[in-house]
Amino acid sequence: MDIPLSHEIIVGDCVAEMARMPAASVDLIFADPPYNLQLSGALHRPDDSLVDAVDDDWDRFASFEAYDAFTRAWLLAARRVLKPNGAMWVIGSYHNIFRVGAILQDLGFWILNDVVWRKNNPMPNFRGRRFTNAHETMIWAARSADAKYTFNYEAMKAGNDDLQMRSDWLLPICTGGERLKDADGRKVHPTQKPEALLARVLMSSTRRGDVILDPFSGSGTTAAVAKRFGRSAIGIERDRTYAAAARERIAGIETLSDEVLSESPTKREAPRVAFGVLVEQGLIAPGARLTDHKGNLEAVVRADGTVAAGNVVGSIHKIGALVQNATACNGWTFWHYDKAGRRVPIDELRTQVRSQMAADGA
Amino acid sequence: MDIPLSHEIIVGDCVAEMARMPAASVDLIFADPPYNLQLSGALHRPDDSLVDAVDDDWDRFASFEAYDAFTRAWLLAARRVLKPNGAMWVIGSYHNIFRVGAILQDLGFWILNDVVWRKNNPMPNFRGRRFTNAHETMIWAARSADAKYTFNYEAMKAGNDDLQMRSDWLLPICTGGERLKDADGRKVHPTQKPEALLARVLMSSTRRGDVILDPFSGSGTTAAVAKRFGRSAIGIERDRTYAAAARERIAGIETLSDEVLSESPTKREAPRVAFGVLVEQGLIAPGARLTDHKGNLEAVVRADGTVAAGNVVGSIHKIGALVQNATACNGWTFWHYDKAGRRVPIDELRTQVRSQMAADGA
DNA sequence: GTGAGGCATGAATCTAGTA
DNA sequence: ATACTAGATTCATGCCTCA
Repeated sequence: MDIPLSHEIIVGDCVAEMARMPAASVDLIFADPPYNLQLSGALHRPDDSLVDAVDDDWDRFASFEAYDAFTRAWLLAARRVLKPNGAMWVIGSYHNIFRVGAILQDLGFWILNDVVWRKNNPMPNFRGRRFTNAHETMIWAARSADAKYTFNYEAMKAGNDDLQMRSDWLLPICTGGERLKDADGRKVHPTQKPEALLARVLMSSTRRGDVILDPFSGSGTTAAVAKRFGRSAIGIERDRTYAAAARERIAGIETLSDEVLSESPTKREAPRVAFGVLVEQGLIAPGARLTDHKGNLEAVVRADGTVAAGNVVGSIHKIGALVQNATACNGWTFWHYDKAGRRVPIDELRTQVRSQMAADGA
Repeated sequence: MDIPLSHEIIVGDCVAEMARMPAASVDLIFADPPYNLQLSGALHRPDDSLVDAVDDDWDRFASFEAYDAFTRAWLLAARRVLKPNGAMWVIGSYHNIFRVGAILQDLGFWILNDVVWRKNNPMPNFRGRRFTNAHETMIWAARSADAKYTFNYEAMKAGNDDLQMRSDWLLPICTGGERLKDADGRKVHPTQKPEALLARVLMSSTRRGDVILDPFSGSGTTAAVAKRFGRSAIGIERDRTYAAAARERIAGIETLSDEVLSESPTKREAPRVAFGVLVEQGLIAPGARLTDHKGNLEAVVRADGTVAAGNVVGSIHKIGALVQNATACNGWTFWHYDKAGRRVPIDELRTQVRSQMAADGA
């Protein structure tokens, strides 16, 4: 498997640069927008009119208004470049995240989760007047409510001791060797995010070869992690110094091997096999008796791949639901057949068919 | 010490009822407004059991605009009844919290922290399409940016193994005996909050005898915890059934004993002692040499209670910051004096003065 | 009385593909 | 767009029953 990847950092204003990109061209956006309300650069409204600069004289309301206009502008541009089934992550703190969240809802994004990044080693509150600000908030949102977004549920669960991944993630902040330093040993970027955070974001909600966009690229963590994990990345950054550091950083990253990156098909993605195929192939005989795992409820296999309970005939799922008086049922795991005196789920027979199909295909 | 307390549940619409209350009469508001969940269709667990969803009328809004208008109305009414130095907590989920947060910022509230309630035992995500929604978000905000809000820093820290209390709190959801049930054994209220959550909120940000208002009182957890911890409470609740259950619940609560509730004075509340007083009282002599704990950096005590480093003169804090090239410094713990050959923080001298003051006062 | 096992349940924006 | 169907999907906790 060989997916051509590219990793690019564009220097420029993200609203203008996104406007130059083709619409519906990006699978996932990760954005770490500025949350300093005393904005220094020029702000543009969605109609590209200039927002009055916010300077030392800033008044709170004017400042929020300016920040909202800026947020609406970049979110609109971001939504345009997203594929219909695309999704977005935004990270922020209490200073800005509520405004960002409300506006993205207004624009039609559909929030899937808010995820809390709990920091192992946050900066203490030195003045003792508040709680230690020990987390940041990420919003994960699909482009729209009906988007078929990517979520690697099984991978997340497997990586979490076989428990569902929760909405609170404990990860250390970016320090030590991972932190980019300039020639004088000073940190290159004030808010460099840890690669582990981006790794979980990308591994949970993208596939190999996906195109990731980071409109506030900064030190390039998103693109660096994308490259390592076999995803393409486009970073946009206004500051040439940050962009240069990011390019150098990304150049030094190697994409992991195919072996490590190859995705095992999930249960949902496995080829569909009808129960009738098992009967056709003689894996289970017409007239065979199926039961639930306790052996109490039963049904009889019919030649056409349906099953019968009493005088009612239907699919393994329908009849499974019926005999339990339930609204729905997965017949594959509910029904068992007799295999040398042991009750075994019929799903085992489906697995046999699938492995045979895979062997034939190879 | 005997503070007269009252605990009242008013039946009515919270906006109207708050409008009838005197302005600037409440110390703290805790609000658990409807979340606007926007549920569609039924959800079943994998075992086919039905999830008892929050589908009550009070949680249904026609649109985001309608929800925003509702939010603005109750936040405005709430702000009016708050004392100038009052504060507010609001709890919500990703469905509503971003809108609430943005609006309260617009109205002039000043966010102090967002606090994450991490649930030990959240409901799983049954369809495997998202992360387990394992937390809710609380916003803690002062009435205005210049409010002198209450924060019991020392108590929080002491109750957290002498570590600063963080912005993420791990607490179980409300189940078992604490959960109010009606005569048929059904839960009285669909979203009853755990008392432990309210206990931490009230113990962190109120004082004994404070007046607490809960505009969405529901099952009365806020008032119940307020009564237990020696605070007054006003609950407003539209639903008569909820209000009746809350009144009965509150009647069964006993306020803890004076002994348990008496607040140990925090360092911040301890009488202020200027460094000059130590000089005046002869506890440290003008001309004495102060150093940092390693003995590297130094300053000289002046007769007027300032200190000098080189030819710069200023407070112990200012000069402490200067010699470290830092923006701020607590001079009391930074500077040490020579006590029989050992370097001892000057804070020890302040403690001596305070105990003398306490003895004089007694 | 005690421990093992079954059962209920919690603020939930919870599917995907084909006809 | 709507309808139908195949089929994938749960963790911690408290209470109860039964051995």
